[in-house]
Amino acid sequence: MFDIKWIRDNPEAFDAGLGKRGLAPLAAQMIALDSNRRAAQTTLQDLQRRRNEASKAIGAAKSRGEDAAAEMAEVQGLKEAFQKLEAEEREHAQALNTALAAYPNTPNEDVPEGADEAANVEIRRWGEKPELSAEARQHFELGEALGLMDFERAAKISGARFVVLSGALARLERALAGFMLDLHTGEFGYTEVAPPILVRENAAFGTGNLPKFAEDLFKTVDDYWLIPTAEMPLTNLVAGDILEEADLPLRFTAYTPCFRAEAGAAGKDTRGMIRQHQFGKVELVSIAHPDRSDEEHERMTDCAEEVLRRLDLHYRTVVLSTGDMGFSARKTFDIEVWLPGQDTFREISSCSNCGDFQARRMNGRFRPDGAKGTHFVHTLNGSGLAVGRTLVAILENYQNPDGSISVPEILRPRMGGMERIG
RNA sequence: GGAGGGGUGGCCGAGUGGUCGAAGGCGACGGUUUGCUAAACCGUUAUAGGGUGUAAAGCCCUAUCGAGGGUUCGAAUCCCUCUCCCUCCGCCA
Repeated sequence: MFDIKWIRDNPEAFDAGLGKRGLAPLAAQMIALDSNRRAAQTTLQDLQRRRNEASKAIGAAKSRGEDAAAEMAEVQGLKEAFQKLEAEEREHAQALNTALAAYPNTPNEDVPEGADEAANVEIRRWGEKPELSAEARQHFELGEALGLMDFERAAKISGARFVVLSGALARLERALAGFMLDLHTGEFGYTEVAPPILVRENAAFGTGNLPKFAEDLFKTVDDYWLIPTAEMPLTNLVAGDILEEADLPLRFTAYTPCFRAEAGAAGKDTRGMIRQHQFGKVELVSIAHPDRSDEEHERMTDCAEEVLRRLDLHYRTVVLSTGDMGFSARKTFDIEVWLPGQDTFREISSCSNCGDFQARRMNGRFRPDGAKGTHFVHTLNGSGLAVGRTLVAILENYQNPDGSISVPEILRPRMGGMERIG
């Protein structure tokens, strides 16, 4: 959601931002919609003032027991014009708001320009590829051989893109989630939240998933949306609020299931757990002061990376190019973990600074200390981490020649002391 | 699922068609008084939009009493829809 006043004052910057996203200029059109709206509003307000004055006069006359028929007739005469103007104003406002909500966020200055992921820029790399004595196997080969990962049974129950984990792998998933939550709450100051995972339309609008990306989401028969990420409920925690400056930043984390329709992903990552309709994720959300959101963004990304460092998993961090960023983001870091079985880096976390883009959609504000008025907060979200993909990474990186999996040191207490699966 | 009752400013709470953005209280802020504190007294105390203004301030206007429609010259007050909360009954992890 854009600020029409800002577009009015910075039309070139707005169009430049759209250009980086590969979109045509729109500032002139937006400004035209806005001046239509303002013209209609001014006319309407004039009429409203006349009506209010007359009605007050009528009230005053009646309370004195006088006749007010002339004024009543006059206002009644305005009625038709009134309804027409009201409808016009409403239409213009709606047209403008729809337009302001329809386009993706303006990328930050320092975001590399490019059409797609090929233009992403690696900014750091940590750790090393594991030395495997045998040919690296993919996670699903390992999991199925262990008899602890079952796609066929999942298909019987739910169809494609689901999995049944059992035994030590089911426990490993739980251990990972607990480890991540304890790290973020215990060491990084995040507050653990257990949010709803069915949300209403307005929450999905607030984060920018609706109206444009409805086909990516699941919806229940009674109009709830299943969350594709805990970003949705966590960010909407401050919807409609006016916070105190001293409250910022707010940091929330949650472990939730996430649901994605994966429309348009047909044929992609069909084997294994990489792309599922349902997966677990520990999410990080920060509600930040506008002056400190970039710094918070770096901090959040580091919190997510720390999970991989403690699990001793090789990864790299990239800045997404303008063509690869999501709708609401103005800058995004992806963290990609090394998967030996696939011989490639795969996204395991995506950390975005959305600036005031989502805050405007959900009307989340704060009051500066001692000052009058309010400002929109900045919202940030990041995976800390995608638990399913972390489990995949552990299987592939910690595999042994005999098909067993070593349990990472730091998870052993959570696995009842288990050192090896299988 | 059935029956009923509610949603008013930071909080509490009055207000069932007429100059109500809204009494009163509390809280907060500023000031006066006071040796200090307390008390007392005076004042201020929402959000958004539009207009005017180089800008800030100021001034003028409009909207907002859960949300959206409607009735009316006029709606916090009447009607409809939605939403949230509460009470009782039923069901239930």
